[in-house]
Amino acid sequence: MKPRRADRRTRREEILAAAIRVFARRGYAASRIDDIAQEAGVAKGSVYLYFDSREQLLHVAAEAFTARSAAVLAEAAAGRGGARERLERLVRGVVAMLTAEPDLARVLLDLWAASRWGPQSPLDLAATYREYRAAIAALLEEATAQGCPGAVDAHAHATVLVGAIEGCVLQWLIDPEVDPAALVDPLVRLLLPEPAPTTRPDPSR
Amino acid sequence: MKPRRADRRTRREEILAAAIRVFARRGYAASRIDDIAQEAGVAKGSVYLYFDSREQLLHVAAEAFTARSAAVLAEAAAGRGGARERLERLVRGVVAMLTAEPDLARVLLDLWAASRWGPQSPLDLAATYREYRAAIAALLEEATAQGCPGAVDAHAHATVLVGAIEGCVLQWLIDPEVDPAALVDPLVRLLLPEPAPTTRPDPSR
Amino acid sequence: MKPRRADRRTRREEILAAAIRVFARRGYAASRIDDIAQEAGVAKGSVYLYFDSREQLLHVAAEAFTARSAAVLAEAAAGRGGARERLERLVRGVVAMLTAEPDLARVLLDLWAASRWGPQSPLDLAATYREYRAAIAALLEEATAQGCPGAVDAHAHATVLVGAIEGCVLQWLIDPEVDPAALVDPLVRLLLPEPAPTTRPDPSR
Amino acid sequence: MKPRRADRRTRREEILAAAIRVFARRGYAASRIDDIAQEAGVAKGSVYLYFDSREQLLHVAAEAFTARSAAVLAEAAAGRGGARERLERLVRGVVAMLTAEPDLARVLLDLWAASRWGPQSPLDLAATYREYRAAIAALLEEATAQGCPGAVDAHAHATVLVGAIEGCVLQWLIDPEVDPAALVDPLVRLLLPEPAPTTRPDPSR
DNA sequence: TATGAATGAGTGTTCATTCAT
DNA sequence: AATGAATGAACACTCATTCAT
Repeated sequence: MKPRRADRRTRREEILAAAIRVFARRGYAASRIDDIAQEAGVAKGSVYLYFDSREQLLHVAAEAFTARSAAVLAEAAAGRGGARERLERLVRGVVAMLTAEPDLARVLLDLWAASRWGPQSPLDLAATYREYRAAIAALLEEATAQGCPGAVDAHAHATVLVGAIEGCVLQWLIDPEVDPAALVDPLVRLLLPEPAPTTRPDPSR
Repeated sequence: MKPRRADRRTRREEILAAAIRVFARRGYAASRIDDIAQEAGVAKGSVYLYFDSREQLLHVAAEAFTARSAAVLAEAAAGRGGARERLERLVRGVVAMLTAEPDLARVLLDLWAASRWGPQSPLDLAATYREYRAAIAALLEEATAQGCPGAVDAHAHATVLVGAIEGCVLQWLIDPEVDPAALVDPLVRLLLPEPAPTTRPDPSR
Repeated sequence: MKPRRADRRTRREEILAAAIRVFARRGYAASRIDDIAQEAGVAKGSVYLYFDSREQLLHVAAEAFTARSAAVLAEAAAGRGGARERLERLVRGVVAMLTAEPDLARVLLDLWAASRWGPQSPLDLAATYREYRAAIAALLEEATAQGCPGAVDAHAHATVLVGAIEGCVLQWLIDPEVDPAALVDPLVRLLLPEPAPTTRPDPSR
Repeated sequence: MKPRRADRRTRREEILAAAIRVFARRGYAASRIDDIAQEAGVAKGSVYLYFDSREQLLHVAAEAFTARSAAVLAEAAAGRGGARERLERLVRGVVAMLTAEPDLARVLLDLWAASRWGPQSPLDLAATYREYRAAIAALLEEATAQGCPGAVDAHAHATVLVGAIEGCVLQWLIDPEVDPAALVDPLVRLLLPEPAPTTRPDPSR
C-alpha cells in the first residue's frame, strides 16, 4: 500500500513536470492534453486520473511556482545577517530559483496572461506580488533603520525592485540571449541600498 | 455611395479597438470573434471584411503597440536636452503611453505569452526589446560621458531599467492597485544616473 | 424603353455566360457568386438583379444546354434524307454542338452530379435523355424499315448510341487530350446501321 | 482491450461505407459530416478518428472504385481465352462490378465533377481512363490479329467502347429505369468485333 | 439600375473530457 | 490503475443573400 501511494505521487509529479515542459514550449493555450500525455509517456485518459482538468494543471504549476517563491522569501527573510544582506540573498535567490527551472519560469508568461481570468485565475498572482512587495518593503525599511541610506519611499522602492527582477526575467523569457545570471550584480548594485558604512569595520585600520 | 456608417478605415479601427478591449478583458485565448463583433456592434462576418483572421487582430494590435513605443523612443532620443534628461523623458513617456491606453497595455500580457508561437509570433518582441535596450544603453553611455557617474555596465544597466519599467507595468496589469504613475519618480531616482555634478552648482562651496 | 429591355437581356446573358465559364473552370460547387460577378465585370449584388440565386444560374445553364440539344435533335429528325442519314447528322450535330461550346459542355459534369438533387434538380435530365433515346430509337427503327440491317433491339441500340456519345464527351471533359471530333467517324461506323444496300448502287457490278 | 464494437479497420470501413451511401444519395457537395456520422451511427467527431477530412473520404472512395476497376481489368486481361473472349469478359465484368455496388457507382458522378479540382482531384481519373483505353485497344488489336475483322482504328474503337460503357452507366445513374444489365448484350454485339470466322463453322457451307 | 458593405446561418474541424474495456 | 476510442460542445471562418445608399 505504501509503495502504491508513493507511485501515485510520483506519477502525478511526472505528469505535472511534463505539463510544465509542454506549457513552457508551446504556451498553455496551445498545449493539448495529448501533447502532455505523450510527453509524460502515458495515455491521454491517464492524465485525468491525476488531475481534474487541463486548467488544474496550470493551477498546480502555479502553486509550484509560488511555493518556490515563498521558500526563497522565507529563507531570505528568516535568515541571518543584516537587512541589506538578506535583501541581496533574496534577489539572488529569486533569480537562481527561476534560472534553475527555466520551464517553470516560462509558465510565468501564461500565469501573467491568465491573471485576467478573474476569480478562477490559476493563482491569485496579485496577492503573491503584494506579499512579495510587502516583505521587501519591510526589509528595505529595516535596512534604512540599520543605516543604509534610503532615497525613496520603501514601498515604491520595493515595487521597483520587484519590477526590475520580474522585468529582467521577462526579457530573458522572451529573448534567451538575455542572461539573467549576469544581471543579478547590476540589479543589486543599482537597486539595493548601499551597505551601511558601519556594518563592517574598516579593515584598513 | 455614402458609407452606411463610416468609411472603411474608420470601421476597421472601430473593430480593432473593440478587439483590443476584448483581448484586454478576457485575454486573447478566451476572446471569441463573436465577442469582438458584439463589442464593435457588428455582425460576426463583418469582422472578416476588415481582418483576415482572429490572429491578425492580435498582430495588428501588436503593431499598434510597437508603433507607439517607437514613437516614444524616437521622441525621447531625438529630443533636445542632455542624455540624462532625454532618458528621463523616455521613462516618463513610456509609462504615460501605457497608462494612457490601458487596454492596449493589457494586451501586452498576450503578446508576451505569444512570444512562444515562434516565427508566426504576432510580433518579434525580442527584437523590439533589443532595440529598446540598445537605445537606452546608448543614452546611458552618453550620460556617463557627459559626467553622470555610471556604476555599472551600460548595457546591463539598460536591461535593468527596461526590466524595471516593464516590471512595474506588469505589476499594475496584474494588480490595478499598483499605480504606475506614482512609480515614475522612484524609477527615475533609483535607476537613472544622478545628474552630472556640473549641472547644479556645488552647494558645498 | 425598348433598348433598356435589350440592355437588360444582354446583361443577363453576359452574366450567364460568365457563370458558365466559372462553372466550367471550377465546378459548380466551388463557384462563388463573387467569382461570377468578377468574371462578368459587375458587382456581386448585381447578379441578383438578373438571377434569383446561384442555383438558378445552374438551372438556366441547364436550360441552355437542353435547348441546344433539342435544336440539334429537331434539326436532325425533321431534316431531309433517309433515317440513317438523319441519324448520322444527329450524331455529328451533337458532338459539334458540344465542342463548339466547351464551357457549356463542361457544365454537364455538374448537371450529371446535380441529378441527385431530386425534384429541385436543375433540370430533369432523366427526361431529356429519355426523349433523346426515344427519338434515336424511332430513327433506328425507321432505318431498319428502310432496309438497314438492325442486329439488336432499337431501344437498347439507342441507349448504347447515346451512351457512346455521352461517354466519348465524358472522356474528353475529363481528359482534354481526347479529341471528340476524331471520334465521330468511329462512332458512326461502329454504331450506326450500315447504309441500306440499295441506297448506293453496288459498285462491284 | 477488446474493442468497443469493432476493430479499427472494420470501423473505418463502416464509416467509409456510410460516406459512400450518403455521397450516393445527396452528392458529395451536399453531404455533411453530420449526415455521414449519423449514417454510420457514430458521433461527428469520430469520423475524424479515421479520416483526416471530408475530402479524404471522397479520395478513399475514389480509390475503392479504381481498385475494383483495376481488378476487373486485370482479371479480364490476364484471363484465359482469346482476345475477343477476354474483351467480352471485361465489358461484362465492369458492368457487373458497377451494378453490384450501385452506391459506389453513383459516387462516380462526383468523381467526374471533381476532375476539375486540378491536382488535388480525388483521383487522377484521366489516367485511369487512359489506362483503361490502352488495355482495351491492346485487346482489340490482338483480336484483329486473331482474325476478328476490325473496321476502325483500335484506339478510337477503344475510346468508343469505354465511352459506351460509361455512357450506359451514366444513363442508369441519372435514370434508374435504365437497366445496365440489359445493355451488356447489346454493347457486346454492337461494339465488340465479331468472333473470328474460324471459331464457328461457316454455316454457308 | 448598380453597388458592395453587412449579415448570420451553416459547417468542417478541434479537443477536453468521459467511459467501456 | 490504465487505456484510447468515442463523444459532442465549441468555434473560426465562409459565403449566399439582402439592402441602404
